[in-house]
Amino acid sequence: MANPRIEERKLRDKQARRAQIIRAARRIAELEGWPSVTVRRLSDEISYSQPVLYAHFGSREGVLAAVAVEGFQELGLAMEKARKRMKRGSAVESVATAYLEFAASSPALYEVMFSLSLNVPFGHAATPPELRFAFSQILELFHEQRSKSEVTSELFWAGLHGIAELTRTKRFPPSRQKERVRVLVELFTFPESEIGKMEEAKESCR
Amino acid sequence: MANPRIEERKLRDKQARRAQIIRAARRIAELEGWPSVTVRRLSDEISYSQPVLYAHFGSREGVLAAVAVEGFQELGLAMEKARKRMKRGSAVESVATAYLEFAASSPALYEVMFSLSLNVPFGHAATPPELRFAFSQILELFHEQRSKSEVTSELFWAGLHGIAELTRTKRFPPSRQKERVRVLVELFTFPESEIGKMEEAKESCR
DNA sequence: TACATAATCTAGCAACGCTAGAATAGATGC
DNA sequence: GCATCTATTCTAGCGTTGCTAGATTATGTA
Repeated sequence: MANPRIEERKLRDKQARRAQIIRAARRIAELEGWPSVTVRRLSDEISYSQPVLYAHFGSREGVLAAVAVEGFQELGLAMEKARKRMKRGSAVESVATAYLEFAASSPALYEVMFSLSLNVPFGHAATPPELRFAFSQILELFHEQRSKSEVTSELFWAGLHGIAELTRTKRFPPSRQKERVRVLVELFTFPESEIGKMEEAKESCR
Repeated sequence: MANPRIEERKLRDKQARRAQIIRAARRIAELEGWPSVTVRRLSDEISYSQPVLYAHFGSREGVLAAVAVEGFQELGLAMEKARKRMKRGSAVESVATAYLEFAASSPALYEVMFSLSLNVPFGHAATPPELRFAFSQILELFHEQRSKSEVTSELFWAGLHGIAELTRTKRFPPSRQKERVRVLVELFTFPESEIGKMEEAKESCR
């Protein structure tokens, strides 16, 4: 019980199997949908019996939650990359495109990220850091803004999420997607400059 | 087999039972969540055996779909009412508020309206008219607009849906909801009206 | 080698969606 | 009023699900 090498190996094995389960769940979900992701199917995939899964995740929903957290991590990274690539100007557009590309390329993953409702509010301490990291990438976009940046970020996120969801559930035809992004980006970048101009105009009037 | 009165009565009974099932599903869903809406539970509620449910809706999902369609009808009516109440000016705000109020007051209903992905695209002929009616209320808002009104409507819907979903799944704190609506409405009315005001200001300058 | 602990499996429970075939109720013809 | 035929409804059960208690095996320790 006191050999550290053995303990480390066990931990590695455990994490490897955990990752294997998550990978299998994602693959099956993308190919056949979440209802096909059953505990029996997953145990078959990893060649272990069902109780092993419960030892790792506690429940089927625990597996989905783990997949969702992984999804937020990846989405956050994708947005960070997009934001940093475009230093100035069209960072908003770059992030918007990255977000919607993520949602479109992994629809099942995106679905599970929002289908499970959080048991705790977003701001809560128990909220996984991966979620906060993802949202922080949007916050960063509107950081240096005169008006309340938090509400603007929330609305931008809501717009992206709405587009992603309504596209995924076939309410929006995929054809006009580029135009949607263009107009959305305009909405969230115009106000800055245009309001400025307008106020200038008023000033010059007096 | 040829008595019309009897046939009519049977039809009425059928529709009444159908409505009863939908009502029970909605009530259980709002109180305990959709997983609690089981076929056995619903048959208990209407005091019939399970096969009767399948005669009406074909499957459990058929029940949910019927509830969803009813939801779209109600949402459409709520938006129409809000839009017509405000003839001029803040129709956008009125509709936005009505939309989010609907989503907040019947979260389970709103959930099922978008959790079932359509088997056919939105524009398709087989799309229930209730869905088109609801969206037409948003289209109407931006009907007389210089730029492409369809994309604007889609984005407005996406914004509302995003806010509704992120609030429902506890990503957004409910506290700032009023401010969110205010900024959203500004985003979608500014271009129109403010440009107008700006031109007025210029006029009065001379 | 003997023991103790940790890891894993077998087997099964209750509940689920769904359906075939039996049983009942209801309308029609005489 | 009775028989018949159809439509409606129920009983009973199949296969699958998430999940778990208790038996079983593997693994590290002395």
